[in-house]
Amino acid sequence: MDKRELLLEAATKLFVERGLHATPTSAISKEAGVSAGILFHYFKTKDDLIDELYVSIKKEFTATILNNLDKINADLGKLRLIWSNSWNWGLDNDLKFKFLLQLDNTSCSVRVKSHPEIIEKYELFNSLIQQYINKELIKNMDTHFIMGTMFGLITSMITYLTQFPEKRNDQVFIEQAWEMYYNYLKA
Amino acid sequence: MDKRELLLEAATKLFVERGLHATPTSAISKEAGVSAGILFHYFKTKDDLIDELYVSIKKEFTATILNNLDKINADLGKLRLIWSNSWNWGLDNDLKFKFLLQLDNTSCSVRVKSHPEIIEKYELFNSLIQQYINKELIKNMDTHFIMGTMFGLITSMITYLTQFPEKRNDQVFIEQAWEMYYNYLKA
DNA sequence: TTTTAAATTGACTAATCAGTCAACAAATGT
DNA sequence: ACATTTGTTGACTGATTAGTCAATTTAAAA
Repeated sequence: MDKRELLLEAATKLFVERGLHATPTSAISKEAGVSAGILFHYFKTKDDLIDELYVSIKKEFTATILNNLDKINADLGKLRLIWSNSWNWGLDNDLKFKFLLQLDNTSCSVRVKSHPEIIEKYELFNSLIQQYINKELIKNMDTHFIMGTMFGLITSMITYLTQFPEKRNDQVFIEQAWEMYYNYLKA
Repeated sequence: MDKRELLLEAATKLFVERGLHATPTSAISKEAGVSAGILFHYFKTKDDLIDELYVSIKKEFTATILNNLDKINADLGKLRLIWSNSWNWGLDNDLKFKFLLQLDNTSCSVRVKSHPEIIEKYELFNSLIQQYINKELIKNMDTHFIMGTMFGLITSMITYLTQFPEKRNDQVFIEQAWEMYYNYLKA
């Protein structure tokens, strides 16, 4: 079993449950079932672990939301797939999602919020939005505003569905949520 | 000068800059210019200080967003005032807003996320949304979903305007943002 | 097999933390 | 004036923390 991976998993769980600084490295290694010292073999410092965890999860998320996008032709269908990919990942990866939320709303401790690979996906997504604006499928607003509020909407939807999980299979609800979402974006 | 207030202000600043657990009580009292011991005279524990700070700021916010609501008759005007009150408060109270964000996205350390006075305002706001739904000014969806996503949208708008402050005085931008916001909500 | 390198352990340390407390100061009441 | 409460201090403590390191095991290479 890969102890590095065990440590990252344990860290995710404890960081979400107790918070970053309330989680001693000793608790992480204990939860992972490994010795205290090995953590510093794989990660130079605790902050390094946090950074690497953040980047790896963010990469997983940004990769996931573009999943199967090529299998759909219709522009609106693609937009909807990104939308559903996003909140589905959030619900299927509760701990990871909460960890991202926690770090994104913290100024401390994360030096690497702009890892090159993340920036790259970000730019890609940005240009995608621009294309939609050019096609007049999305309102002509600053793409940064569009992107930020798009994910703000998705984030609150995930938070809501975490609280009311039964709604996830409510087709009427999902359809209405999508309707509202696209009403927000459309030109 | 009220030392209790000095402590709360210093705590807000340091919590936002460094994070909750990375801020020792000694740093708070130092920043406030008071002795280390006095913190525990006004607050039983560090967690108590955090809780009281959270509740007081949340109360300030919930009170502010309903400001001047009685001075407007039109339903849509009221909705828009709540909208602008919200993001204006967020921009005018940067540290406090970021502190709320940080705590709302943390599972740890806050036992009092449901203070009676906050719940009360929350219920009030909930019934307001229900009224708007009944008047068919807002789409007929679960009020919790509406409320959550409304503030998700406002939060991301504040985050955006913090990054691009010049847009705050851009009338065209604000008008378009409102348009999108109401397109999202309307029946 | 032998040698070398990498992984793993857990006891250890220096630093830091939340919270205490005895002493003193300021304000308040009588 | 005196007594009593309340506010304030900062040195102190027991507990906890991130990170180290010498020793041991495991794996790989020769």
